[in-house]
Amino acid sequence: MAVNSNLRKAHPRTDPPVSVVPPALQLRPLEDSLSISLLRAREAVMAHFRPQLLEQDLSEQQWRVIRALAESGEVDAGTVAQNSCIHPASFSRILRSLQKRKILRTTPSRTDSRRLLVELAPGGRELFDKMAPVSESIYRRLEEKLGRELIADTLQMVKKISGNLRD
Amino acid sequence: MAVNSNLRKAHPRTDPPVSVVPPALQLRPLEDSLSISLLRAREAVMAHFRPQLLEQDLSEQQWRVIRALAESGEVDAGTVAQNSCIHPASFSRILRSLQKRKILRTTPSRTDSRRLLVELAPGGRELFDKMAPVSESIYRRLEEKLGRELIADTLQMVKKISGNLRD
DNA sequence: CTCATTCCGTTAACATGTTAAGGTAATTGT
DNA sequence: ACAATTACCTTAACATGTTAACGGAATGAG
Repeated sequence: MAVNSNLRKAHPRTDPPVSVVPPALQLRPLEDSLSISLLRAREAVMAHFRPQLLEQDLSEQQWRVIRALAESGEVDAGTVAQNSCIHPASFSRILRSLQKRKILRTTPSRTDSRRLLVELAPGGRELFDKMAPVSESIYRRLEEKLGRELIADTLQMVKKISGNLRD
Repeated sequence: MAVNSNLRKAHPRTDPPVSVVPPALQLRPLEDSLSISLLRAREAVMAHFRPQLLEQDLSEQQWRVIRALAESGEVDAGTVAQNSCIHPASFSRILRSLQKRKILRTTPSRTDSRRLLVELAPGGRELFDKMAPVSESIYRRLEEKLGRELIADTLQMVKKISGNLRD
C-alpha cells in the first residue's frame, strides 16, 4: 500500500524550509493519462464518421448495434450489448427506438424465457448495406492520413490492454 | 469473448452459390474498428479508477476538470473544457455543480467580459491533494499489470493519432 | 460611428452513461 | 419439492454527450 512518498513532513518548526516542496501535490499530467489519451484519440477518429451518422439520423451507439448484429446474426440482447460495447441499461432503450424504426426485430427465446433474441429487420439490413461502403471509404481515408502501420500497431496494443485487464 | 459459432447459414435449397457473393455486404469486423477498440481499452482502464471516484462522489468528468485546474491554475472556462476533454455545453453544467460543492471558484475576466475565469477553490485543492496519491497508486498497479512499455508505446501512438487528425 | 460578424458561455432538448432497484425466469442446494 | 440464489432484462433517476439556438460582448469592415 505504501504509496505516499510525498509525506515529507516538514521538520517540526526548526529549520529554514529551503528544500521544502510546496504543498501542491503533483499528479501525472493529463497529457500522460492513458484513459484521457484514449478518449482524445477516439474523439479524433469519430469526428470523421459523424457526418455520415448524422445524415442517417443515427447515433454512434445505434450504428454500433447495427454493425454488431450484421456481424453476429440473431443473438440475445445481452450479447448484442456486450459486442457493441453498450451498457445493458442503455441498450434496452436503444432497442426500443430502433424497433420503432423497423431497424431491429426481436423474438423471445423459446428455450429460456428470460432471453430476448435480437436481429436486424429487413430495413436494418438495407440501412447497413447502404452505409457499410461509405463507412469503409472513410476508414480508408483515415488510413491514408495516419498510415496503415500506425493503425495496425495501435489496434494491437489497445486490444492487448483490454485483454490483459479483463480479469 | 462472444460464443457465436451459430452462424451456419442453411444452404439456399437451389444451386451451390459457388462464386456468388451473398448480398450481405461486409464491413470491417467490430474487433478491428479503431474507435471501438479505443473505447473498450478506455473502459477497461477506467474500471480500475471508478471505485475511488465513487467514494468521493465524483464523476470521471468532474475529476478530469479538477485535475486540469490543478495543472493549469486559473484559466478561462473554454480552456478548462478543452483541457479536460469535455464539451463546453457539458462543462457549463459541471461548473455549476462543482461550484455548489465549493470545489471550484469563478471570476469574470476584467479584460474581456465574455470570458469566465475558473480555478480550484480551497476545498477543491484539498480534495485533489487527497485523491492524487491514491490515483497514482492505482496507476502504478496498472503499470505492473500491463507493463510500463506497453503503456508508454500506446500513449505515444494514440497521441500521434490525435495529433495527426487535428487539422 | 454603425452594422454585421465572430467569439464565449449558457440553456434547451433529446439520447446515452451510470448506478440502483425491481420483476420474472432459470438454476442450485438442501 | 422448496427456498435461496443467480441470470436476464427493464425501469427509474440523475449526470453527461451532443446538437442547435440564444444573448451579451469584442472585432472588423464600411
